[in-house]
Amino acid sequence: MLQKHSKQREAILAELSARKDHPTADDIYTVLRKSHPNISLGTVYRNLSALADSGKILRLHNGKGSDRFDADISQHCHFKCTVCGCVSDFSADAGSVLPPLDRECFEGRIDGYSLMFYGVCEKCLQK
Amino acid sequence: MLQKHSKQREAILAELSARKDHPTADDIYTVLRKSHPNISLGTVYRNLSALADSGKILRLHNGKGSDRFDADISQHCHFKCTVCGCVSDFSADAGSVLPPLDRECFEGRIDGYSLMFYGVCEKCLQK
DNA sequence: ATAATATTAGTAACGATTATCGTTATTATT
DNA sequence: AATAATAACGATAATCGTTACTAATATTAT
Repeated sequence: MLQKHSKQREAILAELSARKDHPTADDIYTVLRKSHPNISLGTVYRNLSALADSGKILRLHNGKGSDRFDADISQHCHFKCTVCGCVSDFSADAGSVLPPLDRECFEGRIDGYSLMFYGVCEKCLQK
Repeated sequence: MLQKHSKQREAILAELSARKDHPTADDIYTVLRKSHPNISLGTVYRNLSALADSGKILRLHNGKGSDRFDADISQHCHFKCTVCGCVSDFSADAGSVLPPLDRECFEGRIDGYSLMFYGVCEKCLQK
């Protein structure tokens, strides 16, 4: 995986890094088709998966609906609006939300976590 | 939704309530076919979804792979083993893991959260 | 340049879930 | 208890997000 450079992967990572809205593979595909008319949706999926597997980006499992991706690989929390479906960073950093776990109470090995808040975003509340 | 009683829904809820392993829709379908040979997979999906929508059970989005369901509707955390894929309750209760949020720092409305830990379970560590 | 092969575009296939549709079961009404 | 209204069913087709396949292309090493 990721043994040779490719213009497509470079463009995918650049696009993801440039935005903060946690786009889906299809979101990125739609944008990149303007600059790369022949790019394939499969290429976008393949590269996003490879980048996530190698730890260069983060994959956000998003319940029902497509996975979303995040170029910010620091452990942080997300918020999903149950009305419009948008996913945003949760302003509080992970450390302040999640205190150190008491590892004594669990026998396995914890490598990480996914913390997603659900609710209604400011925009949808105003409507 | 859920306007009339049905034997199938009763059996689905009973089966889910009787176990603690967070089964998938297909897991439940496989078991129930023994006692209800004509039950349809669609019926299991439809009822689990309806029960989750009405708040009687919990749906656990499980990244890649099928959704899982939980008859314990209290807010609690889960642990997923990245080796065998099992999903178990996390022994620490939610309150001790997640402190009260500072609501001042967020403009929207938070209705709940989903907290899933990832790692390797005790059994898989021993192998 | 040449060779080796990772990556691509295009498309088919896949798994999980939902929708459709004619039939059956449940509930309310007579 | 029979009848009517309709929710829920079983069977299956359709959908959606994603992955797998294949021949062609691009990248890297020789």
